[in-house]
Amino acid sequence: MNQTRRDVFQAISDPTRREIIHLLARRTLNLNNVADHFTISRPAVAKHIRILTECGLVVVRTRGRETFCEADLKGLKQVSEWANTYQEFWNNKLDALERFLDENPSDENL
Amino acid sequence: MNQTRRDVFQAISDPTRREIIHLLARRTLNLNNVADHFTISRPAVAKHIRILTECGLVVVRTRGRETFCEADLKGLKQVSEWANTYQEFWNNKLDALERFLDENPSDENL
DNA sequence: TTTTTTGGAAACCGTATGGTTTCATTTATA
DNA sequence: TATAAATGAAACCATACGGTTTCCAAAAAA
Repeated sequence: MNQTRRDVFQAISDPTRREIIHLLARRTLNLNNVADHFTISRPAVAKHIRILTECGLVVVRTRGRETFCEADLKGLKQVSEWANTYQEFWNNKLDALERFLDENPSDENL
Repeated sequence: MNQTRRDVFQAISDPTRREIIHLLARRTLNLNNVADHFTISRPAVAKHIRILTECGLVVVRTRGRETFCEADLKGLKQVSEWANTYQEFWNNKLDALERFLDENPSDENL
């Protein structure tokens, strides 16, 4: 749970974290409210939320004794754009690969 | 390197694997050709490729002594669609959250 | 002012991950 | 046929990951 190379792709790789994202997208919740939706322990949920905050997908705001967790999913744009780079692979149009090669001549987006 | 719950989200969480995807999207390569693009060892690359095949993003075809690795990125559609579910968060239109809530009443896509 | 509620933090634990080196095997090539 | 190329497979390693339980502190409520 150290500060490793924490990026959005790694953050969304865990199904529990995707569920948390889904939850917080509807409304802000405090930690216990989030944990109530899962069978795992509260500290485990807290760790997931920390990972989500480390890459900016969740913002935490403390008021009194409560920690409110709010979704800020702008970071998912990067994921969408990355995946869409390869859209030619699932639109089964002809000469899709050719168009892809034309549009991507060198080595940009990893 | 066991057969765990290997899904697309986990497969693309590693930057080396995303680079391999980028590489194979342009053209099919054999294992050594792929490994030549990296500083890590050939067995390490082979393991990454196995993970990519386990979720269908890469297809392997053996001819003679060579193992050709071909990208099959239809599986990334799932990623794109998932991220796009939260598109309202990065299109700064008004009442985006309201629309989101209307369009997603219950608990579908994790 | 006790007593809850809420959550942070620490210490663990088993397993997965990402990497290595070494060796064996199969297929081409000289 | 002897040698080189391409890869699979195994053994190993350090660390990250996802989880737990326990304990402590602060804030709110009785």
